[in-house]
Amino acid sequence: MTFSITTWNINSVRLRMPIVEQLLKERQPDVLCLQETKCPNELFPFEPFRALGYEHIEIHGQKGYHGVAVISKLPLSEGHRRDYCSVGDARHISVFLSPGGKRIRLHNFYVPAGGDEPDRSVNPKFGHKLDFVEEMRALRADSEDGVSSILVGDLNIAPLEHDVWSHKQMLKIVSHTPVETEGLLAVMREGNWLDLMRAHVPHHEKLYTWWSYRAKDWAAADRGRRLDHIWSSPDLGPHLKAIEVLKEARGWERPSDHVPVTAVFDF
DNA sequence: ATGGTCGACACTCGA
Repeated sequence: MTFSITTWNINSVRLRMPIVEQLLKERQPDVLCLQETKCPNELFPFEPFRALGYEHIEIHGQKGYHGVAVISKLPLSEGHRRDYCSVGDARHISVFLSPGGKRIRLHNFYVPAGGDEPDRSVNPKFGHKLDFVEEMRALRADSEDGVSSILVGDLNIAPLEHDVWSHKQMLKIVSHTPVETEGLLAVMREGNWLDLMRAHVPHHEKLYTWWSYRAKDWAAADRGRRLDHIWSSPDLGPHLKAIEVLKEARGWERPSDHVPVTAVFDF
């Protein structure tokens, strides 16, 4: 069977329901993982998802900020939420699912952006981001026998040289500083995670998932960053059939500044 | 070199 999973930082799920429905109708991923839903749990728009055949939904939201959700055509079980850094933010949710009989633990993350100043002594938000990534190091892709893992989300770090429009000009910009990129690569290495987007797209090719709202013309400037990621345990690598970054979604009506990223597997 | 744009919620914060 084919199994597809999409991750998208939606920057307010309620405001953006029209384009979320557009994505689901056009692409029909089996699972959609959202970040920055900015929606309290009691106000989450369950009905439009159910109407499109997405009957299995696990959410972790809060008022005003952050928030993550897993929306699925396939049954979900064993939902967990971890409060990274113990600050009460809704930035992680994990579920279990079995596409085609394959047992998979799925993690959906929204890593803190980290503010503007890349120095934890003057910017506590940057320290929080580093602490969050440090805590992610404990997460192993192959911790349980017979269970594969997928990790998706807005990790707010562009780890590789060609994950940003200008490596040199970005070295002191939060999201591409060495302490962040090395930290994220350590999470990947120590947890035995495979970067599926880069398994599919050569490292020398530019690859972005986010374009700032502040650019006059985001497409002409094309100063993007790869902040959104799909990782898996190594055993799923040979099953990966495609990666799609839906760049056109950045030009949709009232867009998010992030675009959907989809991985397609054959199990 | 600097300021530029969003969204939530209630005027400022986080991104």
